[in-house]
Amino acid sequence: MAADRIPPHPDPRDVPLQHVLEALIEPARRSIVEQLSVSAAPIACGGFDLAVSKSTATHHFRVLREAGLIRQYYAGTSRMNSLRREEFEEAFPGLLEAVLEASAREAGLRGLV
Amino acid sequence: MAADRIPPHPDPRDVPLQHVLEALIEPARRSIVEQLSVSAAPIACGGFDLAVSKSTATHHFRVLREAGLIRQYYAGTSRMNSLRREEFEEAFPGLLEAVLEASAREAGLRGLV
DNA sequence: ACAGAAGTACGACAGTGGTCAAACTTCGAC
DNA sequence: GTCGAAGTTTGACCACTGTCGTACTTCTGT
Repeated sequence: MAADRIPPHPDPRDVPLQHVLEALIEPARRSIVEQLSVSAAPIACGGFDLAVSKSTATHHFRVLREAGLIRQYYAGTSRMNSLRREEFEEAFPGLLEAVLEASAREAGLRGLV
Repeated sequence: MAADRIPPHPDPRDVPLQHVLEALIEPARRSIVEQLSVSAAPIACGGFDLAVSKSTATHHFRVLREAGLIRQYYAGTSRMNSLRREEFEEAFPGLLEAVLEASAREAGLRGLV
């Protein structure tokens, strides 16, 4: 059955701030969150623009999931990912938006140079 | 001259988000920021409630200063510390407040157990 | 049934960063 | 000027974590 492959999703309210920051500090993971934040639809693990191996990517997705930042579910052999925006916002008000905004601003500045 | 001992203070707007997160992820450093955030007056390095050695504390203060989060100046042999709230807020809107709020909420929950 | 695609799990390795002790510097007080 | 208080600097150590390759699992298409 497919449901057996669905890994545990903690409630963001149960995740310590420390875990959230540890999840967001890694650039590759932040990139995943950013790509999800500007995507209208969920994205498969293999559909991200990432410069790491598959096993490393798996590791990053796991950290993000356990930090309550993303939701994962299977669609065939693909594991889809989506941002848990509202739930996370409720648990850590303003945090994700602040990080995303700062990140976007930096990306914008890089583009101007 | 006393001014020679004043270390460099970067403009928070010039600090990469990565450095800010690295500064805020260490619990001891977050504790420093929290203590400053609820203090009306600047606090000397030795005046914090920290469970690390002096040299480690020095390291933490340096990281916070270079992340644009605190301002340091000398008063005699004491190095005073204050939070650069407004300047930092301008550079990273909402970030510090979100972290402080989450931190305070967690501390509150710990108190209720 | 079989092959290939998509991820995961498991070790192993290397770089980073938090930690401390010890030696040093700077200032204030006596 | 001397001593002590307050921090800094340096060097070494250690734990953690990001990284990868390999082997394994699960599903889809043919």
